Parts: sequence; C-alpha cells; structure tokens
Amino acid sequence: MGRPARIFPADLINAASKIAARLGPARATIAAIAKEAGAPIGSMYHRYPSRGALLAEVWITAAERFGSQFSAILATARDTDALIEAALLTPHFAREDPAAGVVLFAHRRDDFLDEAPAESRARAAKLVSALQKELAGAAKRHLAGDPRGRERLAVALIGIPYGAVRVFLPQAVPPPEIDAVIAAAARAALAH
Amino acid sequence: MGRPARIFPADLINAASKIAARLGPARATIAAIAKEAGAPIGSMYHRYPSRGALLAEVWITAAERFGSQFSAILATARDTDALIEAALLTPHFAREDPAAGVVLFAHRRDDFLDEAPAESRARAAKLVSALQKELAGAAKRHLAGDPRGRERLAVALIGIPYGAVRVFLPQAVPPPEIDAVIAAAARAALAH
DNA sequence: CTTATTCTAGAATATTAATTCTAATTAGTA
DNA sequence: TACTAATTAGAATTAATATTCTAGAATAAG
Repeated sequence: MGRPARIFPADLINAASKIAARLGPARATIAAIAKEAGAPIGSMYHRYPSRGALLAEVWITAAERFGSQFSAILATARDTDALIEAALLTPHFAREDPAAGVVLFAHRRDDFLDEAPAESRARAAKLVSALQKELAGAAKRHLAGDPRGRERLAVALIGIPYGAVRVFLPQAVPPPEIDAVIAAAARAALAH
Repeated sequence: MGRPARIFPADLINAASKIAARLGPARATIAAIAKEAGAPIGSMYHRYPSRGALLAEVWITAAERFGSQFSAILATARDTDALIEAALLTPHFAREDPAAGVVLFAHRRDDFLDEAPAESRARAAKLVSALQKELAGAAKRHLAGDPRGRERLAVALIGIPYGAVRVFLPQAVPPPEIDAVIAAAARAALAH
C-alpha cells in the first residue's frame, strides 16, 4: 500500500551523523544532510518533524549504543580491574564507530539537543540519568567509603577517557597507545 | 576629538564572553551581546567587523590568559612534580575566571573560530601551535625516552584535566576535591 | 482499471539574525 | 560659533536556511 520508500529513517540518521561528525551539528543543515543521503528536502520532513528532531535522534542513537555497552560492563564489574574496562570503552568506541564517536566525544551534547522537541529531549535526559544512576550504584559497590564516590567514578570512567580521546578527535582516531595511559590514569583516579 | 566612546572593545569582549559561556557561541547573537553590553547594534560593528571576529577575540583572549600561565609553569618545571602543577592549572583557571574557563573548557574552539576572519584565525592558530611546541620541548626534557612523549604529555597535562573539569562545567565550578584526583591521574599518565 | 495511500520531488515562503545605512550626538578645534 | 571627527543609535536590508506547499509517482486493494 502506497509508494515504496526509497529513503528510510536510518539512512537519514546515518547521513546526519556523518555530516554532524564532519562539520559539527551547527553546520549540519537540512540541505547538507539531504544531499549526503541522496534525498530531496521534502522527504526529510516526511520522516522527521524538524531538523532539531533529527539531530536529537543522531545523538540519542549514538548515546544508546555507547550507554548499553557501558552499563553492561559496569553491571558485571566485580573488581577495580573490571571498572577499568569501562574507562577503555571510550577509546574503543571511538575506533569502532568513528562517526558516533565523534558525535559523542568531539561535540557538545547540547548542540544536538537544544532545538529538539520535548519528547526527544526527555528521551535523551533519560539516557543521561540512567548512566548517572549506574555510576552511583557502582560507586556504592566499589567505592563504599567515599562520600563523593559517584563524582570520582564519573571523572575516572568518563571524564578522563573523554579528555584523552579529545586530544585526538575529530582529526584522528585515538591511537592504540593511549589505552594504557587511560587505564593507568583511571586506576590512579580510583585509588583515592 | 570626536564624541567620546561609551563602549570599549573590552566591554564587548566581556559581554560576549558571558553570553557565550552561558548560551554557547552559536546562540551568542549580536543582539544578545549588544544587550548584555548595553550597546546598540551599530556600535558592535563600529568595533568589530563581524560577529565572527568578535567571537574569535573572545576565544583568543581566554586562550592567551590560559596559555601564558601554562607556559610559565612548563618553562620553569624542573621535575615531574612541577609538571603536575601544569595539569592543575585547568581546574584553577576554571575557578578563577569562570567565564573564560567555560569558554575554553565547556565549548568547542572551532565554534568560536569557524566564522573568524583569516587574520584572527591565524592568531588563534599561533597560540595553539605555540602550546604544541612547548609541550614538545617539555616532552624532550622530561620524557626523553618516549617517542610519543608529546602526545602523552598532552593527554596528561591537557586532556585529562580537561575531561575532569568537563564533568562539572558548565553547570558548576569543578569542586576542589577533584584537584587531587587530577594530580594522581596526570602523574599516572606520565609514569608510563 | 480506478482509487486510496504513501512517498518522492523540489519550488515557494517564512524566519531568524547578520550586516549595512542614514541620522543624530558629542567633543574638540579654528 | 561653525566645523570636523568619532561615536552612538537603531531602522532597513540582505542572506542563509528551515519549513511548508503543491504536484507527481509508485504500489496495493477492491
């Protein structure tokens, strides 16, 4: 029933991710994304109500992928060594999915969400708060003594790896050698 | 000779810094900056040829302040302990000059420079490459054995502190407790 | 084979914000 | 006191892009 689609939502998200990674969300215009996707402008609005909604979807898609891997690692972590794996997810992710990595680690979240409809914003906020909760839980388990455990864990497992890959992104993918540096730094940050 | 100025360049830079820190460079419109400075739109263009030129000046001003302190520390560093002071400059700077700190550490450099005239861009590039050179020199002195010394130093003294304060900025100023975490992490990153 | 439906297609319009322009002030100077 | 230069002041214009609108195609159902 109806004309078959040539352009699917996933195509637009992929195209928008690439453009946003390359030029930044501010320069990811509807025209540029449409061109990258090989779609006419009209089809963009057939899929997404606004540019803001599409950009939000780009961030959310990337964040969901990262978040699910991160929480899987965190949930099964038995000791500090296992936590370090969570810190290493950031460079790993940046290598495995460069466009999503650049979206998440070389641009600002708000630049993807500022123009988003309320519904998308709520979905994004849920992702962030889920991650916060998991960090709090892990802090309770692994850093029981520290009243600021969640902050410390956030710095060690998110902030430090983020800052380290940020030195290289978006021009280059983070080189493999920094993984050891990230691991050592995260470990030190955890060891009070 | 001529009507005395009510609005000075520094006023516009300060106003633009505040707005850019609060809303991000993309939302720092000429109208918003003019309002913050109590200046009419016309006066903006009397001082700066374009919005891009003004935003570039905001970043350059902040980067010059940070850079001069950073290179002073780096130049006189005798041992690893002294290098750690360079890593701590990031949280210190974010506390002492919150607007400049947010400009440098909570936003993207390119979002301040993408629309800048060539002359401003060149000035900004010079600041960046000066810092690169200083890092390379310090790497030679302090990490003589490491072929990737400059990268490691960049990660330890810039990337890690940046990522750590980024966990808090721009909502809050980085709390004093993270300084010890940053110091430990930077030290670990240096001690291969 | 006609019709309803879904989608492509891109031109036309609307919106937002940067920039330019014209006029009005103010202070020194001849 | 006129005159000139520097600046304020903000309205008018322009430019860039997001969004809407109107048509045209393609498919399945009846």
